[in-house]
Amino acid sequence: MPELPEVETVRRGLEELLIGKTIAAVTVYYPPLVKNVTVEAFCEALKQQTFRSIARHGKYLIFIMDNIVWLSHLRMEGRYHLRALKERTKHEHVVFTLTDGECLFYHDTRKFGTMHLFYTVDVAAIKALPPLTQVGPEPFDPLLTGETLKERIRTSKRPVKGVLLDQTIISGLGNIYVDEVCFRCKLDPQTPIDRLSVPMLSDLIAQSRAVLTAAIAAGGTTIRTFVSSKQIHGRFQNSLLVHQQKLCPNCGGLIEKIRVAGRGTFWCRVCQTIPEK
DNA sequence: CAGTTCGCCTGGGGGC
DNA sequence: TGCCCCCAGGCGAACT
Repeated sequence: MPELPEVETVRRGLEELLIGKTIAAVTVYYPPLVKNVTVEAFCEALKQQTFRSIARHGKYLIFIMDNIVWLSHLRMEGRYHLRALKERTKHEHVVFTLTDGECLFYHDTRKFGTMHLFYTVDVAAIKALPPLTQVGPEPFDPLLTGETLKERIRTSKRPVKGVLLDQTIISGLGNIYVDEVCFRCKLDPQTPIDRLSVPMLSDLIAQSRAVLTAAIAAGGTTIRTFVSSKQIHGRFQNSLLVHQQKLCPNCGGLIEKIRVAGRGTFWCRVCQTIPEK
């Protein structure tokens, strides 16, 4: 379940492996994965294009080539592997053959991942088009503050967990890190967002930054299936305070699992509370 | 119109 | 051992 730290780990790995390399041919074995153009157009556009840089916006990877840009969202289980062998394994749905003979494979067991193509290298212009219009500021964005977050949520009474998962409001957090942020802020994840003062909203952003920064430094979190393109497991699962945990590191009580905003949610009902308004 | 549920997918685990 | 059912969850669409 790649969230921002896992996508950033993948981005860094791919940058090391791919910059300066050129695509000779592309084959897509699961067409619905390509979203905004036909599979034929996608494959044709990528031919003879060289990887110039790889960026990221929220959980989207942005591949900047000579005169096109393509996006890749890994959703739950998308991965990239670079190998010399051309043989495709069961869940490899896209094969990018490089001019040096190596192949880049896109592997996605559950086929949830997506790709988009744009006929420009103007990334600012692409961010003004779907799907990136749906991606709000990252917690690292200096323009995201307690005040501006308050403006974005306006009169909403959604649970704080639902707001933190909403990529249009704040991007990069997924189920694991949202549980960690709520724990660090000592907030019941079910707290209606309108119960939070501006300083509390600022704390949500500060803790989001802290958790994501630490997770990037650890190479992401490996729960279930995440492995980077260099086959390296993340290490942040060893630093999780509440997600998938049994005992609260603060009070020693039992961590409970409930459903909030449609997601499995880990929390400590003693240490995480709804603030008095 | 805001908030919730569904559907997309597959593999893994629990129950019997 | 094997089958069935449920669960995992990012995100857009459909629904209330």
